[in-house]
Amino acid sequence: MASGKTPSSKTPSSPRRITLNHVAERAGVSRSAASFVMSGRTDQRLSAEVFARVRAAAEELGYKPNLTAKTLRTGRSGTVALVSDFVSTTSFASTMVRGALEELCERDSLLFTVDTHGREELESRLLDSLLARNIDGVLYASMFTRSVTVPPVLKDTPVVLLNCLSDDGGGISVIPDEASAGEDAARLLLEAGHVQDIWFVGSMPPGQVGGTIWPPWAPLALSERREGIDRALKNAGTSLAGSVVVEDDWDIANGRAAVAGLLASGVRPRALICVNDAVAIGAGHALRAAGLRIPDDVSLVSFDGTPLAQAGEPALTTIALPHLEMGRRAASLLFDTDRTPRRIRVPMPVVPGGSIAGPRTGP
Amino acid sequence: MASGKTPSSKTPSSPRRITLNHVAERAGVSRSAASFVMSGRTDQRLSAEVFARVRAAAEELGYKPNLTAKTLRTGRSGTVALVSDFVSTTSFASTMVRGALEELCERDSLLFTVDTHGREELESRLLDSLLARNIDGVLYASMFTRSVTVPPVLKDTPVVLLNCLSDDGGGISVIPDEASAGEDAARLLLEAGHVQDIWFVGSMPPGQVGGTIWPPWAPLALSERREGIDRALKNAGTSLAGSVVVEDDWDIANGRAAVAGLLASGVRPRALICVNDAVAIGAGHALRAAGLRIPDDVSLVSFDGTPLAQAGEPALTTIALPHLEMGRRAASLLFDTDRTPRRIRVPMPVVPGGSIAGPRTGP
DNA sequence: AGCGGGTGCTAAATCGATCTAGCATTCAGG
DNA sequence: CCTGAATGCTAGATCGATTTAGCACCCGCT
Repeated sequence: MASGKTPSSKTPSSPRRITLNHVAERAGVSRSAASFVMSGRTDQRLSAEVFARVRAAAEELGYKPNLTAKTLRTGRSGTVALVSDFVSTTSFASTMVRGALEELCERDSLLFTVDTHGREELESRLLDSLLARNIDGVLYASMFTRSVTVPPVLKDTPVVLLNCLSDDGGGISVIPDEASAGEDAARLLLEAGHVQDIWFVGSMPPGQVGGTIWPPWAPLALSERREGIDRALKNAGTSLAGSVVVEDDWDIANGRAAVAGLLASGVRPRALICVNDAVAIGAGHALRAAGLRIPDDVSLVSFDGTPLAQAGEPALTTIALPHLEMGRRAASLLFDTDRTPRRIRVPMPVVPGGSIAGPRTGP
Repeated sequence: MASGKTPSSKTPSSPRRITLNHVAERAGVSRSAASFVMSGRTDQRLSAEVFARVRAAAEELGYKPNLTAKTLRTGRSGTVALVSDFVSTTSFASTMVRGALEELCERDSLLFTVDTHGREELESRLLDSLLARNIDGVLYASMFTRSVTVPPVLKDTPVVLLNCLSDDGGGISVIPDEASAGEDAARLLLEAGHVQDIWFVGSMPPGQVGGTIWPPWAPLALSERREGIDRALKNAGTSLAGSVVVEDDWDIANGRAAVAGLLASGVRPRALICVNDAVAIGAGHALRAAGLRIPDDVSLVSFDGTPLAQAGEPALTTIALPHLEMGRRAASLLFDTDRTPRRIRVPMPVVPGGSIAGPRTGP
């Protein structure tokens, strides 16, 4: 008998770590029996007494199974990888990770996180490394909603596309419901009483709008948001007064410049639908600089639901990207035995702010 | 001979996956020899010819070593875990992850990411799961800089504390250099000409300032930032005009409320040092509401360097948390053979904004 | 010829689990 | 009393690598 009963006071004779052999020996049974008990296999006809003895021995010795050995034997590792081109670039990426983690936690799986920086040779190296470790599945994620090529090396591994679509049209994808979000944005303005002088801020530069070459960022989000906006306005018997191009990146400075340009051209909008929060913040700066008040003179609504939306006064009304839920759904789908290709659209919730009011009656 | 030379056209007889046995067989050598070649062991006296033959065989068969088997044999897995209480809550957490990933990538290690939500029983379960997979080390991270208890189960595993300190005073920690950041913040104001009417926004409620019970969030950041501020001002022969308590959480609303209260009490500050960007944004709202302009009437400087700092007009001058570099350093230290306890302080860079100007000469 | 020493390679144990095949034993039925 | 089935457990192969110990050969030297 060991001198103490606490698991920490192990006998001095313990060589390194407690293995199944030690448990079996202590319980006076074969390793096979011990294995059956520990993995809870009831199909193996073991007496209740053996069950109890093995359980007790494992408990007393503080047995922790070596999952590496188990993986080698079974081929399943209980791990999953999130392979993405971002991790840090966008602040809500981590929300997606957290959603995935929550779901994986319930399935006793661990998550590898890798960042490919969009470099193919790095991605290839990392995937080899992951597959060599017998990962059970891959969440293939993108920073912005876009079309991607799933590496062929993953053909024998369960994959869920997170925030992206496969360019071959296959695969299981989890993406935000951008079109509905567009409708919601438009509807918020319509319900507030806006009918005309509604502008969209965040179009592509003219040369790229109709072309096949999209910039690598956010083409789907843009086109689908626009689609929803246009549909909702059309159903209400109206349409956008026009749209404003935002150059390069959808950030604060470019949003400000775009709207400043619009105002300088003499246009007097009553409402702006901004392609994202950063552009909306920039738009707010431009409006204020022109002496216009939000929402009294101009209403603002935007997309993404970032912390940035809370920074202004008033806070922006924004349609949030459902990153937490997307991560959760994607992780959950990884374990779905049904592998038929499909696209899961996750609803984007409205985050109320104070940036929408009815149009002023006066000129 | 295989019909094709491309690795993708494997012979139809291939059972499942290419193992070292297949390579050895094809090269006409023993498995041992093949292993020596593949792991590049030059101490094993193998002819150049065998080397070449094994290399060629591996290449032709498209051999990918099974790392699970290697881990089982060697006890080292080439993986590391980031165990934290956050992952999503703060947007810059992912920046820390990215820093770690960059460093790990160069060392051919993969990263597990787990989120304990601060729950001990969950942490314990996750650590067991990780250790059972033979992880080589742990980055033990916290959302806010604070003191933590490293779980005893990690005593035989290399650990680096990321953004936290061990309550037993031991361990290797990587933390922001908050005191220097505090000095920098004060110096920026001093250099702009401010001497008096400098206020600090973000003190603890009175009952907690001197007590031993700190709130779980950011005590270290606060006290050290204050320390640096006070030192720099003292060196310049001056001191804070006073400090303002921010209740509960350091967010925009509470920052606004705190500064609104200060202004309502009749105080007319010339400069505010805010404990973080969110509070500074809130402070900006309160100032503007009182008809004060930034930076003409009141200068603002804050800490953290979040995207929020760019949201206002003018952008905030802020001292940034060096999360990327911290992640990188921590990962790098995990591989350091020198395990003597120490604290690495990573400098916090100044992010210039437009929120600081000289004090107005008039009243 | 015999012997020490270097060279080039292999056999077999090992890591720690899973899992198939099969050995004893008991029991029911004829 | 003998047979066949059910019961309870174990031996040993297996996953795919690493690594120790040692075999066989050749060389030079006395």
